[in-house]
Amino acid sequence: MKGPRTRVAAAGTPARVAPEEEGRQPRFHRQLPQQRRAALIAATIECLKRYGHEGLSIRTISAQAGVSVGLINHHFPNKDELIAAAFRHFNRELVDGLKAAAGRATSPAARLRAFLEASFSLPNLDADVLAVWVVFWGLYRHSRPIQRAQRETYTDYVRLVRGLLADLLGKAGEGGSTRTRGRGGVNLRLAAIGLTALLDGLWLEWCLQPGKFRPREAVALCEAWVECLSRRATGWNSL
Amino acid sequence: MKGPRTRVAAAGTPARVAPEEEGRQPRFHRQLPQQRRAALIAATIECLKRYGHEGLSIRTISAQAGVSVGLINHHFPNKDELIAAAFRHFNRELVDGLKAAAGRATSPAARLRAFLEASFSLPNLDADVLAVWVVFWGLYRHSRPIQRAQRETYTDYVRLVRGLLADLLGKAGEGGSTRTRGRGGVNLRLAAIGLTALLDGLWLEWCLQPGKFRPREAVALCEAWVECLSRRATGWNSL
DNA sequence: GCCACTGTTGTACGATCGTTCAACAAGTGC
DNA sequence: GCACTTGTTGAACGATCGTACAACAGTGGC
Repeated sequence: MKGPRTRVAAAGTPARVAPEEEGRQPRFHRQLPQQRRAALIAATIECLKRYGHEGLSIRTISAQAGVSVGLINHHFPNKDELIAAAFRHFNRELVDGLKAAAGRATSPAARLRAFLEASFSLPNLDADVLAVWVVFWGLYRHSRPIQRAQRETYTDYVRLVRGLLADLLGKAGEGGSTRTRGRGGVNLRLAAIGLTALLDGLWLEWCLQPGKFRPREAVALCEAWVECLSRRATGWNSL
Repeated sequence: MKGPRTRVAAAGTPARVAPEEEGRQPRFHRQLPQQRRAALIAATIECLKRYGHEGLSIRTISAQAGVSVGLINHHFPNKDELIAAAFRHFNRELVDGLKAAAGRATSPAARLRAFLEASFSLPNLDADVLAVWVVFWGLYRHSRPIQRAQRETYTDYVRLVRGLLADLLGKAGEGGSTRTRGRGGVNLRLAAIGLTALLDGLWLEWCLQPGKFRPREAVALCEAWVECLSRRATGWNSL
């Protein structure tokens, strides 16, 4: 975009370290691009937790990571791509953590319970974490890379929830059509949508007003919802 | 903050309108502060819809409102207060609209249905509107005025939902204690929290992935939830 | 027709933004 | 020890940000 500029002589190197100092240490450590990228992503998320949307500046992030301002554009083409990478990483951590929690349990009911308890406990329920999500969502509509990352991991998330519900409701309709119904005619697709919404809504609500209810109550609400699903089915077919 | 500056002569008035033009119209119209403030708030929300968080600049908003950059600081002490005022107005419009929709129905069941249908139809379900909410939520943690506005109107919103549920579940526990329970021992406080969460979650979900389900299905999910509440109560007392 | 009032304008300012790029230096291979 | 690669630095740039304020101008009262 910009034409080449001839840098004027740097006005003399301002003796950063006294030359007679014998035990001088290196001014920086080189790192593999992969490691440095991970560190910059971690710094981005940390800045989001601390300062919200205003923490998303090159100077704030580079200071948090302990590097100079120019390094970010060496590892990422621009700021938006760094943010999108942080968003993708944040998504991945969440989904993988929930998957792992559910995977440690044995029965379908225990898996769902473990999934819910992981959702409503640290590190996910932290108000800082939810603040990070909200800032990302605010960027969603005007950032193509963020939209891409969201779509990818959201699909995984839906698949996870649907799998848990399908096992619990006694139906192996995980990868099936959108018309699959569990025992009693429950629409599995709508059940997953509803559970996801209830869970996300409670998540958000707890963040905005942490004193209004307790995480255990949120888990109980979600389980009550699922229990309702497994018992009744009338009224679902009119959609 | 800044010391007084002596403005240099404005380099000659650059003949804005040709003096010989007889039919010249006024260069601006004065308005009452109350009207101008409302216009600036509307412009702020419109900018949020169009440009997201990046639309929240003095220059963008003043251009949208058709005024100069200096006018905003004449009617609002600073930018944050303008944004908080817009947030308060946005909240008020939503709650009042839902209240009005519910108020037009007669029976408790019809009131809840009207409330849900108003929630999942225009103007509330518009993706632009939800994008505005998300940006506001992103600012929530670091803006005291926004926190204040949120707390005020959120209380109203919870009161509305609780009133609807209390009527429907046959319990007059609107203003009562937090332990009030409807017919069958349903915890009214938790019921309201759950319905609010489900509704907000579906709202958010529909915005992020509009194609995944239809507004009518969202209404049906919420009604199924309430119907569950009115039928069963076991498992709620263990909290 | 003139005055006082005040809503409104638009330039200016200092701060900060994302990005560029020439220079520097930490490692690596020999 | 010396060339070489390349991760890293940090000053500079132009753009844009929120705010301040002196000048301007429309409005209503007389």
